[in-house]
Amino acid sequence: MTDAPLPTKDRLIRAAANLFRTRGYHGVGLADVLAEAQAPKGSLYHHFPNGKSDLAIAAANWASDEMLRLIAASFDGAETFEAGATTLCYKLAKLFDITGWDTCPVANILFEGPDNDAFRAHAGHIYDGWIAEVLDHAERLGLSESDASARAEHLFVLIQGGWMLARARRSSEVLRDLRSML
Amino acid sequence: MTDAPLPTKDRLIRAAANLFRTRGYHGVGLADVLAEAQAPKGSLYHHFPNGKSDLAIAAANWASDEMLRLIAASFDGAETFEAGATTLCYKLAKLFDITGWDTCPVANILFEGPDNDAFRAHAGHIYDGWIAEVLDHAERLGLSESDASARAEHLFVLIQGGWMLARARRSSEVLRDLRSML
DNA sequence: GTGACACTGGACCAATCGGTCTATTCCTGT
DNA sequence: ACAGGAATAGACCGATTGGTCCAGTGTCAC
Repeated sequence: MTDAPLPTKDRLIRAAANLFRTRGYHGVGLADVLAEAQAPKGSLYHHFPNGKSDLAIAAANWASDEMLRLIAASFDGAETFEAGATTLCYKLAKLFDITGWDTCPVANILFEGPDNDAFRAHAGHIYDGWIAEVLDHAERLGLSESDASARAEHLFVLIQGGWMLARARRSSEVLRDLRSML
Repeated sequence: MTDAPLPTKDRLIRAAANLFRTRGYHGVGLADVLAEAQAPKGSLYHHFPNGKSDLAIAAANWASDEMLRLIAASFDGAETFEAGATTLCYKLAKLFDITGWDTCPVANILFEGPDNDAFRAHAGHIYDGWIAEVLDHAERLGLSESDASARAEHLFVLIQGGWMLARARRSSEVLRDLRSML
C-alpha cells in the first residue's frame, strides 16, 4: 500500500496488473495505468519500449511469481499433498475476499491481447510453471511421478474453474469447497 | 454457414458472439461486428437501442442456449451420470477442435464489460442455469439431491478449468482427460 | 393509391486510443 | 565542476472508438 518508495517501473507493473485483471487487456487504456501509477507517458515507453504489450507481459510475469510464492507457502509446511492443496485453496479464497480479484490475472491479460499466438503461448508457459511447482511438492510428499502429475494438473483445473464460478457468484465459498473435490 | 437467409438481428448476435469469445468485449469494435454481420450501423441501433452492451447480453444468452442444448444432448441418452458427463466432455473437446473456441463465450463477454456488477450477475445467472440443467439430469439418473448438486457443480468447475488449460495449451487433450477426474 | 411503421444505409461526431517526439531534470562517475 | 546517460514530463498525432442522427426503402393494412 506504500507505493511511494517503489521505483516507477514497479509501480507501472503493479498498476497494470491490477487494472488488467479487472477489466482485461483491451479494457484498460494507457491513460488509466499512467494515472494509477502516477507516472508520465515518457517513463512507460522508456521502461517498456514496445508499449502496452511489453507491459502486459511484465504484469503477467509478476502475477505469476506471486502465484508461485503462494503455492510454495502452502505446500512448504504440509505433511501430505491433500493438506497442501487444501491450504492453497483456503489461501486463494482469502485472497479472493480481500482483493476482490476478478480473475486469474494471467488469463485476462494474455488471452485476449494482440499477437494472440505469442500471448497465448506465454500463458501456457506460465500455467505449466505453476503445475510444475505443485508437481515438485507432490513428489516430495511421496507421490509417484505419474500420480503426482495427474494430481497437480487436477488441482490446477479445479482452482481455475472454481475461481471462475466464485467470480460469477461473487463468493469465495466455491474455492473453500474445492477440497471436497480433491 | 448459410448466413444469408438469417434475419439481420440474428446475424448480429452470431457475429458478436463469435468475435467476443475470441477477443473479449473491449477487444471487438462495432465496426468489426458490422462487417462480419454485413449490416449497417443503423440496424444495430434499431435492434439494440443500448448499443454494444445490449448486443453483448444477447450474444451471451445465445451462447448459453447453445450450451444448454449441448448438455441436454449429452445426458438425454445416458444411462448413468458418469456416462452423460463423459459424453459432454467429449462433445466439448470436439467443439474446441472444430471451432477453435477461445473461451467459454459467456466469460469473455460478461466478465470484463462495462457495468461490471450487472454483467457479472448475469454471468452468474447463466452459469447457475447450466448447473441446474446438469442437476436435473443427475437426479433423473438416480442420484440423491445433495449428491446430484455436488456432482453438477463439480462437473462445471472441471469443465471451466479444463477449458482454460486447453486454451493455453491449444490442445483439447485436457478436456478428454476430464473424465478421469470425475 | 396512401399513410404508417419497421428497417436499412451511412455520414458524421466528440472522445479516446496507443504511440511518437523532444525538452528537461535527475543522478552518478570522474 | 562537469559530462553524459537514465529517467521524467507532457504536448502532440493519426486512427479508431461507441454513439447519434436523419434520409431513404421496403412492406404492410386500408
